[in-house]
Amino acid sequence: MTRLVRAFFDRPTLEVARDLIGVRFCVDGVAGRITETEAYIGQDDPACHAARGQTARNAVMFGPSGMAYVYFIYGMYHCLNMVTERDGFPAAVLVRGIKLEDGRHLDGPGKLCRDLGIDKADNGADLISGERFRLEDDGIRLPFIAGPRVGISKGADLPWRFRARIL
DNA sequence: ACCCCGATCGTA
DNA sequence: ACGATCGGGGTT
Repeated sequence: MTRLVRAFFDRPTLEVARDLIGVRFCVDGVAGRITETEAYIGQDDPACHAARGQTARNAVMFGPSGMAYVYFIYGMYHCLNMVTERDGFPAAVLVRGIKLEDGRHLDGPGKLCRDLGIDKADNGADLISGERFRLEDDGIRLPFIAGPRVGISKGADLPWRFRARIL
């Protein structure tokens, strides 16, 4: 069981989003496997929060890869992203689904953060060398399918959502 | 100071 | 199909 290194995230976002499917993810010891992701890639992606430049909210996306970008949405939910690509290029992978080892399936980015206790206090946390979050590669790869991203109006034609075929 | 709307979710 | 709920960011 080897922990992911920063080079894993310092790559093209679509590659990272696909390779994250099946990866083991632990939050304060609660372990599961990532089942669904979406890619948000740079200022040319109209659905990316960075599309209109850097702000206080999206600043983490502009920084080094391997960090958690957590934002508050719809007045009641948080969403967890993992920052990708080189320092200075704003991109990230949204985590949309996790299958926990106890059998529960956390389906949806808002529910997932609510049930794992992830909120704005986790924005900027290091996923590579931090204590609270661990990402581990145990060699298991799940087959996945690509499709359009959920809940966006602009950029809805791009097949940048990936989800495991079988949980 | 004001207004709009969003990478969602539960209920109808 | 729709309402809840509120912070961020653009506009006046």
